[in-house]
Amino acid sequence: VPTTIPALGYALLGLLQQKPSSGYELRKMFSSTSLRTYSDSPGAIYPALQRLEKQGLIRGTIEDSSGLRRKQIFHVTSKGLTELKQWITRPVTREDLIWGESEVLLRFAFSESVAGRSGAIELLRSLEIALNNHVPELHSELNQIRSIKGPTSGRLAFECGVEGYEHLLHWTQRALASYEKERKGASS
Amino acid sequence: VPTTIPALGYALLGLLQQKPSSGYELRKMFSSTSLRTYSDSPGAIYPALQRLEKQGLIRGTIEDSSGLRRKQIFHVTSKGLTELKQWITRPVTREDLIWGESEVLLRFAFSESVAGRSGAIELLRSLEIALNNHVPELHSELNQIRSIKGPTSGRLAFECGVEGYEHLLHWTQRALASYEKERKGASS
DNA sequence: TATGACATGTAATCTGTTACATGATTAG
DNA sequence: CTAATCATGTAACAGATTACATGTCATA
Repeated sequence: VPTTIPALGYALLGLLQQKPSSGYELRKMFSSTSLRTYSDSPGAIYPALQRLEKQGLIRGTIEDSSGLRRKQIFHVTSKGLTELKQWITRPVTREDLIWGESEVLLRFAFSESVAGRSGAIELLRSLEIALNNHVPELHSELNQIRSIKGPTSGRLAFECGVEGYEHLLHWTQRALASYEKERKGASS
Repeated sequence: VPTTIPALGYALLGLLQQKPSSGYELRKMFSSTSLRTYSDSPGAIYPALQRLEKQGLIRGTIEDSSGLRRKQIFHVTSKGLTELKQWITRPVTREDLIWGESEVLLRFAFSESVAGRSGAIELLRSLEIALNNHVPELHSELNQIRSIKGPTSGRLAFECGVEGYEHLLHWTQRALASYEKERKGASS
């Protein structure tokens, strides 16, 4: 029994938490939206669903009420919901930033429906802290690159990466601000 | 003989093209820089080097001149250089953007030393075109998301992604401008 | 009745991760 | 001498890609 779940598994859990669906519907959602980063091939999605079911995180029920198709609708179990919530609310680490901002964003995308507004805000705060630690690190690495002679394109590419993290930080702060502003209006 | 080379392989080729190195040195470069996104574990790097050598893209020579260590120094063959140049100068596609800007950036980082200033500029132009096609697509997807009710966090996360591509486009244009400016000064 | 979309899978292959194993060299 | 670092690997396993296989349903 493997203990870690790959990003694709969490993406499936997140979608199923929002609305129980069949494997085919999930596949369509992946291929038609920008979630296609996490693979849209049947050879990835169906085995992933089988794994999640084997782990007790989702359960599939056969729909034969209206049509006769042996279509299976999967829904998240309470165990799955717990796992999903843990994945989302876990503090953002340096490693999370290094090996892909996209997974953090995926966690945030699902945060509100899984962990509520407060969970979303908490995640943003954690992300802000991690970025505030990471960005200066990148700047010092950049200075090192600038000091040694090397191809211009290498330096430019690195600068692009650094700016990407800076942009993420600004976005985080804007997102936090928008949540704060919303709070003033309605209570929830 | 597999026809496609994973990103790690190209990263290795690119580094070796800049300077012949041993597996250990390469590993250190990966783990100490932001290249660590492409794995820094020996279980990935050494097999990757073996594959590249089997494909005739690199060749290793045993250094026993000074120290007695059976350290192997790898260098890129002419076939490897051709392969690397093709990877870098191939036009940027929509798919390239979707499944990871980082690989495009890696291509650009090596472009100047492999394909010269003109190759770097060509790559940037191609990237600009691809982004100019892709960003409007994302905006229409964003409008669709905005129209249907859904969790705020989902929309915010998507907006972050779109802005990321917009940032990349701005960076591309700035990089191009910096190359243009440089041209005015010195000829090369 | 034949075509295409719906719907679900499997098999072969490749790559990466983790964890372990090995031996050489240098510093204390 | 022994501990740490240099340097190179292997083995077991998990997961993704590609391509293929299968069967259902609606429609022309």
